[in-house]
Amino acid sequence: MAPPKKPPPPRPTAKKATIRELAVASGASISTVSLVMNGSWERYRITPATAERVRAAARTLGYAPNQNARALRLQRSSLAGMIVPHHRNRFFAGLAESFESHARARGLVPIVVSTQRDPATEREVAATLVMQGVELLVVSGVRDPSDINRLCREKGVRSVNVDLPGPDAFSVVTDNRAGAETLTRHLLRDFTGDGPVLFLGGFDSEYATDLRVEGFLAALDAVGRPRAEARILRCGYHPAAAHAVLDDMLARNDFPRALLVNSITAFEGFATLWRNHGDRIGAPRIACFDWDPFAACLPLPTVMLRQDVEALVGACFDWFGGTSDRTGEIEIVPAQMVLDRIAAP
Amino acid sequence: MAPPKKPPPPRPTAKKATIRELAVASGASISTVSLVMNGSWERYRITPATAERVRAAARTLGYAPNQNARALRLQRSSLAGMIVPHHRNRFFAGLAESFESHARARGLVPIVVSTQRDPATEREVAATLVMQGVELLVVSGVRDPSDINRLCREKGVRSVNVDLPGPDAFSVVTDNRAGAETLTRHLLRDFTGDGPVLFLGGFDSEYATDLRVEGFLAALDAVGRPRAEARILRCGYHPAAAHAVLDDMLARNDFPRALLVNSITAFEGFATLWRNHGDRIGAPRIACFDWDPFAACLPLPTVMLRQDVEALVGACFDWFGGTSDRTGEIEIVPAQMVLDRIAAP
DNA sequence: CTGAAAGCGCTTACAG
DNA sequence: CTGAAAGCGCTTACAG
Repeated sequence: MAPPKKPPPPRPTAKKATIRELAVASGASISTVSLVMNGSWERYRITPATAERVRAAARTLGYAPNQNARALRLQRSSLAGMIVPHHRNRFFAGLAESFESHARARGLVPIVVSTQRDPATEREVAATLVMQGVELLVVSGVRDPSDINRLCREKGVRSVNVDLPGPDAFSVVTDNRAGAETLTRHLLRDFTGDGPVLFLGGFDSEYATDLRVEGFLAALDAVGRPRAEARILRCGYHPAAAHAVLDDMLARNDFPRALLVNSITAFEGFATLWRNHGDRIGAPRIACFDWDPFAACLPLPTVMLRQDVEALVGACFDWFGGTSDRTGEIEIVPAQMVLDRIAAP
Repeated sequence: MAPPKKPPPPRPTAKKATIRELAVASGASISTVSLVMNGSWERYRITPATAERVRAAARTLGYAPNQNARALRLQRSSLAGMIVPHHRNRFFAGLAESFESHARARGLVPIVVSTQRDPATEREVAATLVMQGVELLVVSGVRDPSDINRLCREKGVRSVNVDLPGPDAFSVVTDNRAGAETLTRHLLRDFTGDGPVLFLGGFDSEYATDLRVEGFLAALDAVGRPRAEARILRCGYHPAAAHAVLDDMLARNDFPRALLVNSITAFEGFATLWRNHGDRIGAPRIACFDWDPFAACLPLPTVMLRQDVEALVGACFDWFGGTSDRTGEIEIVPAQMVLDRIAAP
């Protein structure tokens, strides 16, 4: 918990102007300066001339209020935090950028931190953000949000989960079941191929994966294919793991003609295998529960699902702006489909 | 500059423990508590028993020091900021993650903010980060870093540029010239095709692009192809712009058999065109000054350059940890090549 | 309309 | 070994 001891950084030559210097420079009192800088000077009937004098002095001094002092005094930091596992795919990159723009629109400074899906890092980062006094913490891509949600609640920080729901906070998630079902329907539209239809990736007893499998199976039912045709291989999300599973099927001449890949990282494993053994793999139909512009350019009949990051983050801020607690509630947001530019009707 | 007026957020029920409450709970004085929590209690010869009593109380209270108060008192925030244009490609995503881990290793809280390549946003974000009191600002992917570097200098904040150098701070960049030359040599190894060799993307009079064009031309010289064969089309970085240029060449039956694409975003324009007109485009050799795992999986003879984000960020922190100013100096970091898994020898 | 004053939570020389 | 005290820069009711 104690920060590592470090030598003080080399003294910077320049210094920040304080409100006191600005008061001296503008000939106004400290209170007047504060009032002017905060825009509430009209309420206090300060002369426009005085206000302008203060603002001019602020410009020439390059005055910017010390946010630490302000936060300490106001007990309000103007900081909004977000936890993501990483930035390496479009989903989380999009979540982060959407979060930043929403936060700024509300006058909050966005702080996005990645935690590499490591629970220890997740907890530490959450604790750090709470110490920094964030007013809101959006949690995505962690193993289990409950620890973090509870930590926040104890410290009076509002937290909300995205992507993975939890019982200890309000949560916003993509419609995993319907998304997977629609995706699978597209995958199997007019598909007359033989053999198993593969669902690849994710973990056992994992909220999103379970729902996606449900949707996958429902789509099989809907198009009149027996569930016995379904092969569900929950190999996790790592590219190498997906690669290994598929490589194995290829070696056994058992490569599926249609597959739904349960994340862009698992898709990466497929793409690598296909790049090296395209001749033996041919051109299976492929669907992915995630979207990436390059993945969409592989010359295969592809359909991808794109989560609506804007709507997901929007729902978080709507909740933040509202007054109801909604702990344990889950708001479900529909996804968008990205259909193949060649194969789609 | 004044924050938009907003209603105060719903009052949280829980509250953070303060040092005063911890003092009462542990039966020690405020000073003692502070000393213990900061790890400097041994220097003050506080009894281990007392220290442990304080720590135990801290655990049960869930005490975490208010970083705003600490920062205000110490005039040191423990915050490190980074500006990136966005997180949507591997280069910036990698820079951000590398930055986060280096910052944490030094006991700093990383704050990465994206600015969408908008100069107004860039300035605003930089000003905000300075107000928050960051001890270091790493600037990447902006149009012109000088404004930001100067702002930082005025406020006594140390700033360093990555990717794009500037005269007003220390800068760390990839070896653009050598990278482009090596990339082009790979592109043209044993290449006997006819027609122009294309350099696509970037802007006129842009630091990185100019150097990359130099390297590109040098490689042509080296492999004994006349410079007249070079076609240099600086269409910017937008996928749509690259797409338009290439579409045009395709319409005129003038599509190059070998091309170096000057960024992954421009490559996206190529990939989209190729996806839709692969039959007419065939399989040109392609090189890209950037790397993406999916782009590398297109079934084309491809060579990609991967900037060494770890080394780039490492150099920034080495500078930060050091004492010399180095304003205007440029440190050049070699890039890595990602060779095609099929076509490379 | 303006100024003096208290206090946000913390750190650290200093006096005991 | 511990406590009282000053002060970081700011905001805001309050007295003038």
